[in-house]
Amino acid sequence: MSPRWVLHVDLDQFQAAVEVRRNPELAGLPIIVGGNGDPNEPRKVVTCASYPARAFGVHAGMPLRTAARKCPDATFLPLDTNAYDEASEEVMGLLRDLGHPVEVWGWDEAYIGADESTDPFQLAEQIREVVAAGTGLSCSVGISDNKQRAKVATGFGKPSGIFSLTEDNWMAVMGDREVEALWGVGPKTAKRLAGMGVNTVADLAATDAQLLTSTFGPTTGLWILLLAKGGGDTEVSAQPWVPRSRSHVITFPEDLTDPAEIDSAVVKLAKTTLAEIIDQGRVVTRVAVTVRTKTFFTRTKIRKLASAGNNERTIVATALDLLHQFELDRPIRLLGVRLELAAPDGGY
DNA sequence: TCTGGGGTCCTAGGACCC
DNA sequence: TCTGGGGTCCTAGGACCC
Repeated sequence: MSPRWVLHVDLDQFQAAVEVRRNPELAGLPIIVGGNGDPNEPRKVVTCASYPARAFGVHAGMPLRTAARKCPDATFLPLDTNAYDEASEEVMGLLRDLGHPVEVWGWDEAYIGADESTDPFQLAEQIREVVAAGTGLSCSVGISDNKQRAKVATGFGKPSGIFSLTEDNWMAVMGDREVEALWGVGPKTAKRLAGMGVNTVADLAATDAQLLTSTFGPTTGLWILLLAKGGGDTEVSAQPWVPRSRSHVITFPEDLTDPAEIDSAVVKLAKTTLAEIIDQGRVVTRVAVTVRTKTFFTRTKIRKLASAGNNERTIVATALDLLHQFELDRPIRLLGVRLELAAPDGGY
């Protein structure tokens, strides 16, 4: 069932805001959350920068050392995933209490469905008030009738605002913007489209469906056309998300060259990941191992288990076997293990 | 001051079977 | 002997997102 209204709620500068909440003298200051909180640590990046830090050009994904150069006076803080989990749960609980279906999308985002009897602006105001009063956190809300359009709307509402994007104003607001403004169209697709003479959202919306499907495949071609026209997923599901996989990767502070160390790192990743999914009552179907060398060359090998299961020896042996399929003759920067999981009883 | 970590979904192509 | 398709399963890799 598709609700009449889809609202997208996005917490502003989430991790930084959680840090400010428990340390109010940081309010209004540049804060950079990431890694262990040591700005000189190599191979660690910014997870969240407060708006004052963003004014210095700092953004998520930037190496901490670069951020430290751009904004030396910032307060650098380590990631505290437990604190963010808790804060997120508080917010999602308050949203659910509003009585509409809530679909959680990660730590700091959620979609809310509402029927035609709801005034979406009133609901958006209410969301912002309830979250602020109950948690001290600020959020932005996008209003539309599908997820992708609501998500784009939120971007125009940030920070701490509300924006509505519907059939009525979609082309007026979005038509002249680059295709990358669409949620789901990234740099690669934008480049391929540019090669076809398609640069703006309006261009894409007017492109022949056949041309798009022959270039991008039947699903993707039609999907990006729908996005350009302002369409998207209309379902909002309150069912808890069931993960399809679980993974861990490590970028080593210094590249690994010793085969014994490389093996033991993979064993450790496999054991940790397996313990977590067993805890959640899940069962492994496939094991994947990722290797990234010093030169950033990255490859993954994956294998289906003869039968789904959680036997540690089998899974560790499979991971090691996959690892040994690589030519491990170069310094290793990153190793990763991903476990793909069987659908739980009753399906997803 | 090179380039984190955790995910999802789609497509291409080979192997194999009928 | 050669050849045609269709369908399914599997792995590799690409793309995108937070």
